[in-house]
Amino acid sequence: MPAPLLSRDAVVDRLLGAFRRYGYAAASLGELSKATGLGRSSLYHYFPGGKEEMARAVFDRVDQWAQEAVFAPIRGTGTPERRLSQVIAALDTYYAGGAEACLLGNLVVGDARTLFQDKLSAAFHQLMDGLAQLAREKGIPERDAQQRAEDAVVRIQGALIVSRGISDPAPFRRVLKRLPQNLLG
Amino acid sequence: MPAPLLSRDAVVDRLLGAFRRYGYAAASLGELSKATGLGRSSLYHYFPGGKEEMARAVFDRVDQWAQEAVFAPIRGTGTPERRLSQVIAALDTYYAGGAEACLLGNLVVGDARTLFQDKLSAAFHQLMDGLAQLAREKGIPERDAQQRAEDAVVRIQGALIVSRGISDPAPFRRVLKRLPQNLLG
DNA sequence: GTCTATAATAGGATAGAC
DNA sequence: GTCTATCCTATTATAGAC
Repeated sequence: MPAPLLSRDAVVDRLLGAFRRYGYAAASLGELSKATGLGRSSLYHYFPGGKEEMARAVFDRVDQWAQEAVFAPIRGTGTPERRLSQVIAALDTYYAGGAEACLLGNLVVGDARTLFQDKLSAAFHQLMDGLAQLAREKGIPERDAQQRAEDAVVRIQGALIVSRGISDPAPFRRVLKRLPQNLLG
Repeated sequence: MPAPLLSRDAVVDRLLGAFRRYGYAAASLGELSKATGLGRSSLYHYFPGGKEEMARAVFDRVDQWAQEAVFAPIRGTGTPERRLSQVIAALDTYYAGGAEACLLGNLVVGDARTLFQDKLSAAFHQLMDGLAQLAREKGIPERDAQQRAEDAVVRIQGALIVSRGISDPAPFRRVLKRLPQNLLG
C-alpha cells in the first residue's frame, strides 16, 4: 500500500482552489484530478460520494478556516477596531487581494445553489451575525448594526465580482480599506 | 421550409434566461435546447459558432437592453434623481427584484472570464461611467463620483449574490432603495 | 493509496432528410 | 427552419491489479 502523497486536508485545499476558480458544475473530475495531482480513482478513494462529497468537504474546510481566521478574532479580546483589522487581514489573504473568487459566491449559481442551499444560507448568516456583533460593541443600535454587517458582506461579494470583471483588484482593495469606517465608524 | 417558431430575438431572450441561471459552462446544449424549445440542430442554424456564439448574442442583447433601459435615461432629461429612479426601476425589473442572477456576474467565473474578458470589462466600465455621470451632475467632484459609481455597481452585484445565498431578496431591495442616497446624496 | 482499464452516459458539433 | 441520426470527445463512475 503506497503512502499517501498528500494529507486529506492538503487534497481538500487543492480542491478548494479548483472549485473557487471554476464553480461547481464546471469543476470536472479532470480538473480536480489535475489540481490535486491525484488520479480520478484516487479521488474516489477519498470521496466515495464523488464530486458532491468533494464540494461538501471543501465547504467544511472553509468553515473551519472561517472559525479560526474570522470568528475567533471576532470573539477575541481587544477593541472592535483591532479585531476587525484581524478579520480584514484574513479576508485579504483568503481572497489573494481580490484575485481569487469566493467559494460561496460560486456556489449560488445553477444547481449547486439548491444542492448546498442550507450550508450557503447558514454561512452567509453566520458571517453577517459576526460582523454585526462588532458593530454592536461599538454602541451601534441592533438594527443599524445588522444592516451595516449585511452591507459589508454585500460589498465584499460585489467587489470580488467587479474586480474580476474588470481584471483589476482595486475595487476589492478599496472595499477592505473602507470596511472599518463603514462597519464601525 | 417550416416557418420560424420564434424570432431570433425571442430565442436569444430564452438563452439569456438559461445562461444567467446556470452560468456559461453549466448551460449545456440540452438546457439551451429545453429553454428555447428548439432542437440542438436548430440552435446551430441560428448560431453556427455553437455555444460561444450563443453567449455572445446574449451579451449583445443585454448590451442593447442596457442602452435603452439604462444609458438612455442617464443621458436623458430631468433631474439626476429622476433619471436614476428610471435606471433603478429598470434594474429591479431586469433582476426580477433580486430573484434572477446577473449575466455579467456569472460570466466572470471559470474559462468564460477569459473568453469574454473584453466585453465584461467594457460593460462594467460603461455602467460605472454612466452612474458617475449622474453623480457629477449633482456637483460631486470627479474622484468621489467615480468611487460612488463603483460602489453602486459593487453593491448591486454583491446584493444579488447575498440575496441568492440566503434565498431572500431583501438585501437586493435594500441596496436599490438606498442607491439614490448613496450615489447622489 | 494509487494506478490502468473500462463502462456508461452526457456533452458539443455535423450531415442530411424534409 | 426544424428534425433525426450520427460522430467524437469528455465526463462520471467502477473494477481490479499492485
